Amino acid sequence: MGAANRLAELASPGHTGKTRGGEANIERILDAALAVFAMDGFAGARIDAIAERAGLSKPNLLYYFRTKADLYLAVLRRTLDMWLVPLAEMDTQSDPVAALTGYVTRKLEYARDFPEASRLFAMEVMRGAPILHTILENDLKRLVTSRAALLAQWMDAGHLPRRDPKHLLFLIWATTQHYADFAAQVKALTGQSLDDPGFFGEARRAVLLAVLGRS
Amino acid sequence: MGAANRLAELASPGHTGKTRGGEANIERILDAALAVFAMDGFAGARIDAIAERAGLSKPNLLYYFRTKADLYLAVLRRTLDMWLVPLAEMDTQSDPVAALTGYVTRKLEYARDFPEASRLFAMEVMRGAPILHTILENDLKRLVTSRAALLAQWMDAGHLPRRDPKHLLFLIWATTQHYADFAAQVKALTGQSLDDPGFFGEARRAVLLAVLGRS
DNA sequence: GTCTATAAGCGGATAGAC
DNA sequence: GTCTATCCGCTTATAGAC
Repeated sequence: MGAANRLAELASPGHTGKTRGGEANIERILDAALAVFAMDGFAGARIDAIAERAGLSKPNLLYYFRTKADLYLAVLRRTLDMWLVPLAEMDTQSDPVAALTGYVTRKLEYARDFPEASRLFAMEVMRGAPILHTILENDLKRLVTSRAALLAQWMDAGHLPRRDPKHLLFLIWATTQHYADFAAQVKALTGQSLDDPGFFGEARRAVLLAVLGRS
Repeated sequence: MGAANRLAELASPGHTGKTRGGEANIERILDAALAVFAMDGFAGARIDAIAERAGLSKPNLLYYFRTKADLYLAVLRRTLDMWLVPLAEMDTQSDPVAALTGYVTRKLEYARDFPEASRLFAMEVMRGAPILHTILENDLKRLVTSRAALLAQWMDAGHLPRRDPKHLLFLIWATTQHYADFAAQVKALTGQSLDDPGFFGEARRAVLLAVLGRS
């Protein structure tokens, strides 16, 4: 996973990064920024709000990240790193049903545990992915192509219902991330969320039925 | 559909609405506003950009909609009106497979023809639906409950694979709207979009396989 | 109804003390 | 490294002529 690793290093473009307290601050700033950017988008996010949430002053935040755009970029990179892990790790050795079951389960756990990361990523893509489009076209595309080939093999062997593998991946992403991105709607309609174990199980079974063609 | 109709009237809160040219302007403003809000979000949208796209000056736009928030509200209402139509119209008389096939197809056509409306709606929900949450909890919830009951009947009769009807609806929304909301990612990975008839067919078949359990 | 000019305020970024 | 105070551009919204 070239992109993910390549992106991880430059958390703090503005300084040497040698201090202890500074590194802890950077983590808190990135956490705060994720929450605010995911809620209000890049334009709507206020540096004051991020700084307050991170427990420092606005000029002090700007000491670590010179501009709002720098901060947004850092958050996006850190998020993408994490976001691509499940697909990269999808078990290619074990049997198809177990591998896909594990992948769907992992994706739902991510949607439950990191809904803000999901929404940040969604907002970036909905804007036309101005920052991420190169990574999507190169690294993610390579990964998807290899996984699609694997899925096609499994379909040939009769382990999965035959369908276009790319669209199967889109279906898994769309359905699992829906519970994070549209959590407000899901909550309004059902009163529940993935935090309820029973609801998590319902969602998991529904997605797996669609993916595997059977429970 | 109480909500949808109830929302339609107050396109132009600021004035009498008697003039001919004025009504045409309002339509052009709403079209322009949809495009800009869907791309940049509420905070990122610039009134200048909307006015220019609509072909009039910024103060003139503000003659029709007193504030940016009024304009956003009007666009959202008009969009929701349209957005709920397919579910409301899902044919309850014809046989289950035909009704669901028609619904999926219609939703995909909407995703193809009105991707900006899909993204505007998605952004509002991702923000926690501050404007729409009452409508989601009341009108949409009623509609969903009735449709879920219908789907449960069809499952009881053996026409559809048994699964939680609510999650089946979420799956249909998530998968179809994915091709609009994540169009940039789909394009980066496949080079295609729903505008390509072949790709539209692939997507449709993939979704229908998941919904019906067979092609 | 439509415009030009302008007011008013917000928010990103900087200066400089500690 | 962290703060207070402040600058300055940008954007919404208004005033008022046509």
